[in-house]
Amino acid sequence: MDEPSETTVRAWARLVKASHAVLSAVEADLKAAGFPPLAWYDLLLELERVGGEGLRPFELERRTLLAQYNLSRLVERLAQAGYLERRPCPEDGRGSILVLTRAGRALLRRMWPAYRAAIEDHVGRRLSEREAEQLGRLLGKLVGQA
Amino acid sequence: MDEPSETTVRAWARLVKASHAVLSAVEADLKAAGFPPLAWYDLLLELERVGGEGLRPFELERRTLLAQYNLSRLVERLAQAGYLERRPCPEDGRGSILVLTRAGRALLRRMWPAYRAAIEDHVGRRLSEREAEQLGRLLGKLVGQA
DNA sequence: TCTATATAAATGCAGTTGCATATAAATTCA
DNA sequence: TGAATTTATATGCAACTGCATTTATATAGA
Repeated sequence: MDEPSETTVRAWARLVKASHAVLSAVEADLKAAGFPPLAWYDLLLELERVGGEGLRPFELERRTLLAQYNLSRLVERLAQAGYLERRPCPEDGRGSILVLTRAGRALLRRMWPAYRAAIEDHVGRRLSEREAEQLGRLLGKLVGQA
Repeated sequence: MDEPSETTVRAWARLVKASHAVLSAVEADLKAAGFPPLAWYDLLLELERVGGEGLRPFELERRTLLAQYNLSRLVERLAQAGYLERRPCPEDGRGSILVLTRAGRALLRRMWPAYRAAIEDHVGRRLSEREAEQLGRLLGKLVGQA
């Protein structure tokens, strides 16, 4: 079966439009506040979540959905900017271990107020609590999350 | 008020992940079938919707949410590929009128089966009819529709 | 009418992405 | 063990994007 219903097509069309609109709006707010792009935050946040032990690039790749080459270069820029450190990996000579630096943690802390304001402005403000819950659940189904 | 609820933040996070995942998957399917990117389809579809009278670039800009320079270059590529025609605009010497060509219409027709299969595969298959309807409605609220 | 401003579209340049491939270490298996 | 394969990461190059600015025309105001 490869015939989406009218309803499915509309949901798809709105997913394209709405995600584009909301993402750009949040990106724009962050930039206007003088901060780096969302992708930087996302990657650093994953590193923060695992604490001091750090993560391998290929693990980050899965978590962030970034393409391998894309991640490789983002990591390069973040390391360049001093927000993360690349340590050699003792168990695997090919890889490295990425660890958040103090500056990286500080960036996350400084960005969050602007970021959360943008989220509230472009998402929270437009949905009731119940709707936000539904939206999260439905989007989760699209990527196989419960 | 700029404090999003936990629920809002989760909805946001899933919007980022799910839209990225689903968009890339659909793009990948189209490319695998030998077709140009989604953006080409979207733009040509807008032209088809208005029929023979065509659209001005600035009108397309609003409909597609593309940035001005971005649209300008996409139009250039599409004209280059023969999918649309740029006619001078009699009412406004600065602008042009973009009209779908026969080849453009043919591309839309050839792409649609692959496109709709991808939509069904990555969206329709994962949601009930009722859920798809809800998702469309909720996403619509994010961009001020309905 | 003539100048100032606003709007439509294009473009040079720098930064980013995608693709293909390279490099290098790990793993498999004959 | 050693050659073949797989996995982890990086990179050259071409295409694409964003930003700032340019070009051209239209509109507004003195």
